[in-house]
Amino acid sequence: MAITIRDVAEASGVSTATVSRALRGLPNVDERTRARVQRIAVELDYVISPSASRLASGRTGSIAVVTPYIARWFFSTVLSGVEGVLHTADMDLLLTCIGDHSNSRQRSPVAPRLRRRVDGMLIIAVPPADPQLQDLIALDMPTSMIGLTTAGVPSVTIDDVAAARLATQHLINLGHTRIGTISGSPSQTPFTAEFDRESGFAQAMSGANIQVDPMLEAYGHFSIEGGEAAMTALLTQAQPPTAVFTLSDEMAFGALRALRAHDLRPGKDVSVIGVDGHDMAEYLGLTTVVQPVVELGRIAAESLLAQMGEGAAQPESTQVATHLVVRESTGPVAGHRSTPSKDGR
Amino acid sequence: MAITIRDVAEASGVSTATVSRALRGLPNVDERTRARVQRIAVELDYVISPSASRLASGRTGSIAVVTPYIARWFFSTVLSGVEGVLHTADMDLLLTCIGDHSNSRQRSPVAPRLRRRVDGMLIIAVPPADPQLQDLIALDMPTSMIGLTTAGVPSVTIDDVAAARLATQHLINLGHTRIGTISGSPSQTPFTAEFDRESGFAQAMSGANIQVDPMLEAYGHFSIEGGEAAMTALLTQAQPPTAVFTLSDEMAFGALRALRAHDLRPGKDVSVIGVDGHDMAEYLGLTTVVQPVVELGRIAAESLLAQMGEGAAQPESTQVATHLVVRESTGPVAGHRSTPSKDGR
DNA sequence: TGGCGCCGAGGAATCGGTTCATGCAAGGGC
DNA sequence: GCCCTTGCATGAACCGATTCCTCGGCGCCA
Repeated sequence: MAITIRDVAEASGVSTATVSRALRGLPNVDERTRARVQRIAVELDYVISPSASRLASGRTGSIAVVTPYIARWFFSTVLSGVEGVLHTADMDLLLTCIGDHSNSRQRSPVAPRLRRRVDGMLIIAVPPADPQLQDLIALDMPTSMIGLTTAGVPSVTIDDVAAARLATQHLINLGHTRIGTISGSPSQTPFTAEFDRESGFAQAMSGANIQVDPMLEAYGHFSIEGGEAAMTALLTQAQPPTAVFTLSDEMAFGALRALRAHDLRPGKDVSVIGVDGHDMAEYLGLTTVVQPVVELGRIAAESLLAQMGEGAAQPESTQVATHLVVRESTGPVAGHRSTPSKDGR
Repeated sequence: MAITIRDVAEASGVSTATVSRALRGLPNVDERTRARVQRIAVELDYVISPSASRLASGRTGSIAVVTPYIARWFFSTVLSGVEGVLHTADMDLLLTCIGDHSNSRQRSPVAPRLRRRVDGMLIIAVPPADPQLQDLIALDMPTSMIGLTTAGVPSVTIDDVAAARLATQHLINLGHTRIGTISGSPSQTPFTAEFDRESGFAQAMSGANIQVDPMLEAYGHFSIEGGEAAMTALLTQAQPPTAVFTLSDEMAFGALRALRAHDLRPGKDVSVIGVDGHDMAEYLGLTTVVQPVVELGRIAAESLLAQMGEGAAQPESTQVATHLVVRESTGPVAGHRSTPSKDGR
């Protein structure tokens, strides 16, 4: 019923082989023939059958995006960057959400669903400990990871150590010495970023010869509520911190709320700095180290396409620059003259 | 190189036809035979070739999700609901972002990309005026729309009129009479919701015999910044409103910020109510009419699957209930005794 | 003028399933 | 005892492209 390549071939008086070559811009077709075939294809409203094309060629023209969350800011933002590139490259984007451990409903594992179905894979910040990750890697297809590094797989990330150092240094430059942290959780390490950001903090502190007080470490589980609880815990210390480095913006949001609840002014009484560059950070006046999230997705997608291309460019990992954006949530410690010149990377 | 159905057939001593039926759970296969085939398929690590299967059967097993935005709260949240259902149904989810008018870069139109490629379509809140929408509908495949209604196409929405009435009535019940609005924009009507929410507001107002003051109407373009500017404009009126109905939560966020900038207390000096149930609404203490966004996506996906199923269930449009969540951003007008009993649907 | 190489094009095998028409055997009704 | 139904299974014709191999013809060089 639908128009096939044979119809086009007959209508233009050539073979299907020629139609195929003509429409895909392959060589060995006379330009006049090509023009005629193209015109007739349009006239007949011919649309190639992807299934047939895929079966014959062995290429699917699709990329799978595997992500633990869809509706969270970081993930959806990365996704939009990815989509832009794949759309332009005329690739299908297959979205699959990897069932996260905390998810009660049993989701079928994603790796088997992807076999023979896509040409490549983009993996967004799956926790390295996720058992499904190994299965995905074992599929052994062109892959690029975002916000997650694994030996042998090209990835696109920020330098989390440097970002944390940058954030911490900002607080130090403002004269703070009692600096607290709000990190994820003491037991599990969900994301690669967590470990790196903690060590960046430690580096900056020891670089400034400031002792890290273990009492000033709280856990926010990367959520707003967690951040709020963590900040509340810090504030009820005997000697509360004058500044807090929060490992993510969302936890920082919670921290700001806790400050408000205690009638403390962010940036005046207590400084708070995050990492991420969340959309709402500007709205809430949060100082943060911004990572270019859309760019992360874009670069990863482009790197994946390059990896799949002819030359088979050697897969490379990329680190993207971050930058500090100072807003109202950080300020000099009482009685300190700020030295902003030391900020920046 | 890869294992094909023929390998499985030979290994189990049956024909490929039987293997096909056995593995897909079709009838006319002896249960013992089925078990043997299944076991051998697993042993050989056989994975069906989707391309071949699609070509032969004419079904693609994929659904396209068409959305104007990916990284925005409403859209990514709907998407997560959709993904859950499609994942469970073992359907591929093809994500395509429709180039929005404001987008400078030329995106290839999505309709042609979808032909012969998917079995159905989910369209999320594309502005009804978008020229691409007609092309999509013209594809004439099973479709379900979310947050958008078009004659002849089943859709899942909230009752925007009722939601707006509910919000407005809440303000009225609190004793407010000088009630302002922050809506999208005067010229274009981007989403179906906008028109409906405006008319719900008007209904509630006239139902309470309150004159709508055209001076108290401002435009926020559905963005935080727009909401902030709109509220600022309202506050600088000779007679500013005591309460403001904002057509979306994001604009309400901006409105709250404007209040803070003017040293006015939300819920005390000026009440603000939104519609959406945005994630951050709780954080910001915004009273709002909550729509179950994940549910919207889930229902639409299920309705689409039902539509594609055997019985060819007559496509139906669904309206999902909303509910009012009262937080700090609304309160009684000065000197009024609130009558909360009149709230609720 | 003969030979070589290249360009444009066609024939046909192939990709890996699905499904329809057909067939065989066993069981059940009369 | 015969015929008909029912259940299980097979063979083979598709589905609609891609691509390898082959081939004729033309231009160019020796």
